[in-house]
Amino acid sequence: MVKTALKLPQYELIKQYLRHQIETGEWPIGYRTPSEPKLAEQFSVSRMTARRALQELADQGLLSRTAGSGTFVAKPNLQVASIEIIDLVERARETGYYSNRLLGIEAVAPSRQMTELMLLDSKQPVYQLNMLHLERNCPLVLQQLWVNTALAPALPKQTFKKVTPDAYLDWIAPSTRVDYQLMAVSPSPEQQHQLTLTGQGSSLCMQLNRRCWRHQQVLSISASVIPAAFYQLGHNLL
Amino acid sequence: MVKTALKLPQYELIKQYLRHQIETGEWPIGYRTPSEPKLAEQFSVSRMTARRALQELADQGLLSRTAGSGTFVAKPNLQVASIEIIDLVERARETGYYSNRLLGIEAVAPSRQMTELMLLDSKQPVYQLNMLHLERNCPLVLQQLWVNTALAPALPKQTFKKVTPDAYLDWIAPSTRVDYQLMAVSPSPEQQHQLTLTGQGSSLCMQLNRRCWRHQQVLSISASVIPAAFYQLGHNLL
DNA sequence: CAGCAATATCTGTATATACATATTATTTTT
DNA sequence: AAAAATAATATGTATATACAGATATTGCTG
Repeated sequence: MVKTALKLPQYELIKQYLRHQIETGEWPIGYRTPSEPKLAEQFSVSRMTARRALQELADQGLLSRTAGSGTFVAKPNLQVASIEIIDLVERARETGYYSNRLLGIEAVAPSRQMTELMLLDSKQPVYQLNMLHLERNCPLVLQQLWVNTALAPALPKQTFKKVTPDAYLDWIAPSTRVDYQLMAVSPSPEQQHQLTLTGQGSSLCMQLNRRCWRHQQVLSISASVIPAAFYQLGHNLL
Repeated sequence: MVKTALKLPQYELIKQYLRHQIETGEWPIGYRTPSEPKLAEQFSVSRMTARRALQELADQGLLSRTAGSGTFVAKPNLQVASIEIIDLVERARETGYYSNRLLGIEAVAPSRQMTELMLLDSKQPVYQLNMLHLERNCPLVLQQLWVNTALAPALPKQTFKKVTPDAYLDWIAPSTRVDYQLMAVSPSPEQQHQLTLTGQGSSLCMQLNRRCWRHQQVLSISASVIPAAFYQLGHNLL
């Protein structure tokens, strides 16, 4: 079966035209585009079809519209950063050389700071979990994880030999939003020992903090310490 | 003037209802929502109005729709990471204690790697610019910048005393997209000298690489080395 | 019971229309 | 000339309708 040139809907054709005018600079930033009725006449379509093209590009941030005034080419205002957070653990699991060591898991009373971070109102306990992830028996990530007991009550029943805590949580309660924070740190002596880091130059780590949300609630907080040599946020650049 | 409770459009009310069903877990992932005609009947609106509610939530990733089959509660598939890249230089400029030193600017032939990164087809030169940004006369960021000469021909005419290169580029050609890459590095002896870093523990830096796009073209590539103490990606977490 | 055809359902595209409301331009009035 | 009323224009919301195309279900047939 040969895939023939597919017929695009009319609103897509209009979108292409609008995008072209913007990307070539024919319509500079602030330029007032044709109005819905005029676009409709130009392309011999109804106003609602022309409207759809304008609306979708506006939703996408390319245009900006104000009732009564018109539609204008928007300044690409807040830079839409594309960042890819590489999940080292997930990548290692795919290669098949992954293993881990559960260093500890217990239900504890959260610190005041943790109570604020996780938006816990009562004196509800949290699961605190320490785990070392390895690739080819080489320490890769030292992770500290706090989990909302209300959202994952059965967490301590898991062994995490085959499924990581993150994968388990993603299974029972997928995140709807994630906040990240990243910084360079010098690991503590204990962390250096757990990561079997020796000496000077190698003691350079990244710490990746992560907060996973499930709608209005905080599901988990994670702090991962990773030897800098392993970590790179994004790739192929420089 | 007292702001009275504003009257929401009907499609917004339907969206609220749908969101509520999803967020409370009443409708689990994979649940089939009422169809457009049924929703329309439930809320006594036309099909097009009910459709708008479903469509907008689908655009937002909350629902997933397939023609002929129906509308389903989507798994919050690819985690939408919210990361804030703090512009240290911009922040310093706002405080008023900002200054900089232009270490060099010249038009050079790009390396093969740079040609690939910037998608340059010909042997067109690029502007290469080295700059040290300071706050209260204290080295903050050591930036190396490559700029597409075709998109900013007048760049070398600038002095950058009042306007940084980044601000100038944003002025003449705002980016439509930005890629970031972040890693922990140990600065070279030369970089340590330029950042006036002394001794052991302080020689811990973050390197933030950035590629700015203007539609299909690459506008600039930037590599900034920042003492780790100054940098934190995001805040308020841990 | 398996395979196929007919049918019902659902989303996707498109039009024509109506009215509301915000903004801008024009005209009239003071 | 300044201020106020008016008109024209633009987007926002909503409905009713029509048909196309994709998918699932039902019923029929061998």
